[in-house]
Amino acid sequence: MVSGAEKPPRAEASADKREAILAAAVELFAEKGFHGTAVPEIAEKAGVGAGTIYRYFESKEAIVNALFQRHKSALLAAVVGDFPYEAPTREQLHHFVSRVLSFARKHPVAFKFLEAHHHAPYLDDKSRAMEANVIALANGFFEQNERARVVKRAPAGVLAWLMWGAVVGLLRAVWEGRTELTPKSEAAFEEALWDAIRRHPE
Amino acid sequence: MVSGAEKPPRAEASADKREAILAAAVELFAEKGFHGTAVPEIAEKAGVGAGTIYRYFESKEAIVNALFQRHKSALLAAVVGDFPYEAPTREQLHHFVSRVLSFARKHPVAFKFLEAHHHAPYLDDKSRAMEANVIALANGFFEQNERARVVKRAPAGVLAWLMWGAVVGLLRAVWEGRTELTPKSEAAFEEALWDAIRRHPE
Amino acid sequence: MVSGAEKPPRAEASADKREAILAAAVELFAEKGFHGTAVPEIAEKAGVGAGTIYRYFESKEAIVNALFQRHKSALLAAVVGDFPYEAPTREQLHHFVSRVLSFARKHPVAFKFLEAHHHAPYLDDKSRAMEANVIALANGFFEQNERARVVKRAPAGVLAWLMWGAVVGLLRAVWEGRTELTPKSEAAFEEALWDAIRRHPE
Amino acid sequence: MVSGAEKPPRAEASADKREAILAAAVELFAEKGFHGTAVPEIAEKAGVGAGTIYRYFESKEAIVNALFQRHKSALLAAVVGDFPYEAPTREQLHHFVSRVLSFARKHPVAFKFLEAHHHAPYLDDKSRAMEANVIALANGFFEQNERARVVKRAPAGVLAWLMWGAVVGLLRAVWEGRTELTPKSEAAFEEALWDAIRRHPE
DNA sequence: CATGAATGAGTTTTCATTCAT
DNA sequence: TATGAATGAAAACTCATTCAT
Repeated sequence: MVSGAEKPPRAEASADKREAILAAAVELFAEKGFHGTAVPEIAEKAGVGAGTIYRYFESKEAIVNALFQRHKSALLAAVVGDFPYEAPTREQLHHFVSRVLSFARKHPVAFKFLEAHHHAPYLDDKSRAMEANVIALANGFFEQNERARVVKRAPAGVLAWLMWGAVVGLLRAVWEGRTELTPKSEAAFEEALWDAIRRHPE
Repeated sequence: MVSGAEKPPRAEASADKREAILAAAVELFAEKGFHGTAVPEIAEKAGVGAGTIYRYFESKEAIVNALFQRHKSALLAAVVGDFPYEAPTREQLHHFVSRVLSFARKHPVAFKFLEAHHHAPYLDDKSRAMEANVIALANGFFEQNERARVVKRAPAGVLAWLMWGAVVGLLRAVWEGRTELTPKSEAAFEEALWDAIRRHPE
Repeated sequence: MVSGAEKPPRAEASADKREAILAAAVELFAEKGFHGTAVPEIAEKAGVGAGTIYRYFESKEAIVNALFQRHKSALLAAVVGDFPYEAPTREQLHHFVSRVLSFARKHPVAFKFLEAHHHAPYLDDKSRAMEANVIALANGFFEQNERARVVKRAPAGVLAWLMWGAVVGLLRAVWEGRTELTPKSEAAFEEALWDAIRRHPE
Repeated sequence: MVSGAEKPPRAEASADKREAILAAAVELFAEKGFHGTAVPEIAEKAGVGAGTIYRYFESKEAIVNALFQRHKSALLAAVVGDFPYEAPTREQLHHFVSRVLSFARKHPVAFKFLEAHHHAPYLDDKSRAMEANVIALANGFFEQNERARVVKRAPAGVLAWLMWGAVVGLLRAVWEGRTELTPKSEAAFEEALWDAIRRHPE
């Protein structure tokens, strides 16, 4: 962009505040859950007044949903962006795994937040729709590759969920300090996953 | 009744109430989380007075912990009970997967509860210790089979967490109605998991 | 008394329970106050069921009042019983002081209880009337002795309240471990009190 | 207003509320005791919302302690302030008695509160320390004057406690409407007290 | 008679949200 | 626009009292 900062300074300060609130909120939501986090707590961590939060968000629920949508689409973008549609399946898997793990490494709080809140009753329709989108994508990947006889034939979704679950399971273990995520273990993980989904020669 | 009652009737009624409270609590905790569930809500669902809860449990936290310990050990028992230690690894995997899935089918709320609360700050030392136990078990399984050159060589825990994550991922998908759990899909899932962990011939 | 124990044994056991409840209650009321004491707490200390208390007393308030009346009249009896009406005033004072202190030594909890509850809103009319009676007595003593020009002339009640307050103050200090009650200090106290009330020669 | 306001208006309003809460609380605590007073009751009397109380005080106990410390030090200041250390003992007694009675006349609720709560289990260390300070003072007064052969020789504390008890006893009687506190009765009381403690010529 | 389990009203305390400044 | 003091509704928990056994 050529422009830069033509926006009135107020608007910038304003955006800063909104960001501060969101940043404080993900951290707290990820750590203590939605109901376990008090709004004034978010305000304090964000360095703003409690009332200020309500100038930027209608309610506590609005914050969760804003966060969910933002980070879900960021995650999606990280995975889908420059996805090597033309590359061999193995490479596509590599892309997927390494992008997700990289995202989780760079934004652990965001990832934790997404995992902890992925099916919460306070998510609104838009958030729910985004959740569905990601899944549709993964399923598309498998359906396509199944037809190409590269991955196993399996009832709809089974392999996709296995894969996604495996990734989340590994990350959880890492966060809880139960294992480490080295290049070596990442490679081993990816290889195992590849064996899980690919069609093996008879 | 002529006899038959092994316990004094008081004790039975009392146990019934305790059970009713626990049953109501798992459901609510699984659905809405710990902080999202109010004690009077539990009481109403259990069909007892709000004060009654505190005759059976010291606090709300005591309920979560009682539930965690109870269901964690039930799950452990379901998996470990008559584990075919002498059978081939492939069969052991079958035992593991089918037992976990069977447990999850029979006690979906319990399983969901365990998953949602597995690392919560309000769990006490005993609960935490039980969590650790299960993990130690799974790792033992892999270490042993790795040495036997049946499963892949991989940094500690990676395969175990992949496997557990895959199972949880699949179940989550089922609960959210995103896929079904038929014998067919279960078999496919198991086979994929086997491919993931076994050492493939060159 | 000739009779002895013709009452049915049930009645005796019954009386025992009533006594146990009252004994437990004074202690707790003296230590933690009326509102600070829970009825089930009294029951446990008395070794009876919580419900049993309500077979003997209509309510928690009924217990306080029963206690107040019982111990107030016991204290009154201790002081008034064989009061040396004909003896010199100095000796009467000695009787008064030594009887009160002796009562407080033998029944410290009862005395504390009386002091702590002497003007509480949950006392009923009968209890209040008893409070008044004791005071009337003390005033009578002073009025009579004042006329005899043995004690000072002072507006109604002043000397009586000084005396009673002094006794209570001393006892409080003793209970709180701030001073000791030896024969020596008792004698000194009594002498000081005598100097306080007696009419000194010009 | 042109100026004059030393504090920002917010701070003033805030202080007002804190004061209102404290004022409501002393009255209720003095009348009905700590456990007999509900927090919302304090709030209503103070004209604030129930939740507001917790913006100013951590807990109900914090209120009692704030009150105890405030009024205890006020009482102490009233007695110790410009104490005539060089004056004859008789005059010192006059100072003490008239200051205490004057304080009690001006702040009857505060005095009642102090008397009713002077040894309560919910008082914190600071409150307890203040209680001890006052006593040390009184004892110092007597020890010094005893050595000067002006007051009687008596075991430690006896005269101090007699004196303090007498004052409290008199005041209680006044509050309960059992006697009046006229200049005449005050003088008589003081004279009697003087006779009680002074060393009489043989 | 005696019990103690059961309870709902009441306790202290927290918190999402509002609003005067 | 930003604040944070204020609040009442609701949370967790306690307790005087009842009542089935």
